[in-house]
Amino acid sequence: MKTVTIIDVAKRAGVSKSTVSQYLNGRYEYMGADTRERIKQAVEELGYRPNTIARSLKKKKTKTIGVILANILYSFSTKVIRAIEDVCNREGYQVIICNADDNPSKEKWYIEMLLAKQVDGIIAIPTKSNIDLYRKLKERNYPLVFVDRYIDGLDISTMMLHNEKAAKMCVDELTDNGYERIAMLTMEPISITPRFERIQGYKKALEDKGLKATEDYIASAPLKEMQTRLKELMALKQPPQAIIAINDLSFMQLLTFVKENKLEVPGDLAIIGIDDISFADLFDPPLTTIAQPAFDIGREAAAALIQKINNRYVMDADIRRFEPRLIRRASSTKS
Amino acid sequence: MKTVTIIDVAKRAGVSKSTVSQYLNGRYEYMGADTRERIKQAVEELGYRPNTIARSLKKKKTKTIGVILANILYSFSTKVIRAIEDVCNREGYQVIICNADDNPSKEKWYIEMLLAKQVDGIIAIPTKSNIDLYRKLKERNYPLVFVDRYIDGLDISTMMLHNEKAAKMCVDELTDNGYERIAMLTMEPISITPRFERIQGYKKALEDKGLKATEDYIASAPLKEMQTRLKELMALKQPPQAIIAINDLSFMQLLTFVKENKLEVPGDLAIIGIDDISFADLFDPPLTTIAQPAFDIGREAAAALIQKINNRYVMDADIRRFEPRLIRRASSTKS
DNA sequence: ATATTTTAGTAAACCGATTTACTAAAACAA
DNA sequence: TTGTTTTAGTAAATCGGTTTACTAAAATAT
Repeated sequence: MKTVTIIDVAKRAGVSKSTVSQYLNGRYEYMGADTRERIKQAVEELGYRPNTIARSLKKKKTKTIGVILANILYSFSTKVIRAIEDVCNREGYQVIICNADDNPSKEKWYIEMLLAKQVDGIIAIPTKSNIDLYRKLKERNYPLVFVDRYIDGLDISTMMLHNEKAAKMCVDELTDNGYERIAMLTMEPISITPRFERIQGYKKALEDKGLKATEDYIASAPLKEMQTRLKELMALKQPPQAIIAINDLSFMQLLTFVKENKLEVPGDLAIIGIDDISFADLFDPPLTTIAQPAFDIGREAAAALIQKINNRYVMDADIRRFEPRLIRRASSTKS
Repeated sequence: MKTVTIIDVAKRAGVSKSTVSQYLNGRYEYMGADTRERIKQAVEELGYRPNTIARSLKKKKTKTIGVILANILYSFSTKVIRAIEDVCNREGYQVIICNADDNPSKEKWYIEMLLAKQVDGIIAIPTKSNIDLYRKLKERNYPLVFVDRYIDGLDISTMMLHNEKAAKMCVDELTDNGYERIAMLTMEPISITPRFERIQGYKKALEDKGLKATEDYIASAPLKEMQTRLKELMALKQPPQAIIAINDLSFMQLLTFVKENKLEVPGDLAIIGIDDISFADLFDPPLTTIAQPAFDIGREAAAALIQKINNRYVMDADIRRFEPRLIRRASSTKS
């Protein structure tokens, strides 16, 4: 299988490869109309497709970006990726995806792979551990955008939910419906940005309402231990009347708990989940959730990255906050 | 930002770039131990990373594969991608993903992009429309693996569910529980492989049980019209006692219908869905489903592709069938 | 001591494009 | 007619590696 190169086209059209290259890049002013036509013919007849690798080598642009995230199985990540891919596709970029599994060494390996591959930019949901590496990239003005998580002191454009507001919406919805003992259920670790901020928002919102946020009511656990953690929470002398699940996975755990313990929602316990889940409408009762605009976030991240790639000048690094949206259903209403 | 090249390393180590290249490729027999050490030093001190693009150009291997699928938002696709990425990562390959949205011209565009980028192979959930393009690839012995869908007369390795068996499992489970009037709910178009085969399997299984498969009971519709289609189905003189949803999206529609019409499951209507959905356990009643081993399918697809990439010789193109698994829950039991 | 082999390395061609500097011929101006 | 500009193109360098063919010096064999 001999591949067709620019030289084959040049020969068939009876011109030099320089001219073919000009043709391929649309600089028709370097050739006559007849020549242009002959090249066009030759390209078609030979079924010629330029070798992007060779082009990239010379141009120092690969028209490819890398996306590093924890796990594409998380629905937030899936949506973000989809949005990124849409934007990139439209702009002629291709997307290499990397599941770093929140594993810093895997993340590092991927970053280096992507750089070796000369990708034009990277979008990441970063771990905190490779801060030095990211800092180095930032210093050499390498196009970089973060999503969902913020790394302190790094000053890199980040697209994320207004997490405090999201938590506040939950609290307000519950207090508006007369609930006062409101707990929060979270996965561990609680140090990553969205969890940290949501917990902050939860505390502040309670205080705003004149309620005190007791540490007892912040139930954190790894996923597998969440059932027992919930049991403890509900066994308190003053068990909560309502629980906010910090993300979709915690919410699933909460639903499992509710189901296994035959709790009536919202009678025995009101619940709200951050992250809209596909079956919120189908659950009995329908579940109140906070939706986050994952597609918008992905779209804006891609758009920002491509801007950075195109404009050589440094852009202001900033945090863009996206608005959460309360979807009120029956699980949080007055009992 | 001047990038460090092999020449910089060569200079600093006081050798030719050929020798550095040998070093980078682990062919240490071409140099003395001291030289080897000096190069190692130089690489470290300069923080040198070989440019993969340049290497790819010469080696004609990019260590990259492309994956073309309909939409990464479908949970089957997400799982397949994740499994592919895992395998590829382990083998040093990177993955470019392409959402073709079942749009043949988008699919074609992506295939050509990937080829221009010289990816070493492609995994696709193909549409039928680019059969000529795929045939051409197959002829030039280009590494190619299909997932989920089969294209007739193309003889390309394909990894897919044993769809007929999956449908049969549904029918058998329902008949075992005493149901006889069993309908099937499917999205349109019904021509794509999994849907086609599942419908076939449904018909055969009914016949095996001595039940006749009436066309009335095969309810197909695009997603948005599925509610009205279901209404029609249940308005038949002899409405079905049970419905099999052909995939997760149809199943969601069915659940919505059940909920809105306050049907009792399985009392008024027994239901089973092909594709295990995340909340099957949480629904009331818990939902019987057929799970398909999406991770295995992705893993095997990636493994097969990499084999094809490595071995130059032609492999037997074949269809590998994966086993469906019935997860029996309450929605299909005797009423 | 000489011939042969091994060791340690190098120079140059190459992968397939882009880009720069240059030019012959034609067109135009004075 | 001569000088200048424009048109239409080309040759060669380049991107950053890999690979092949070759060689000087050292080690070994005879």
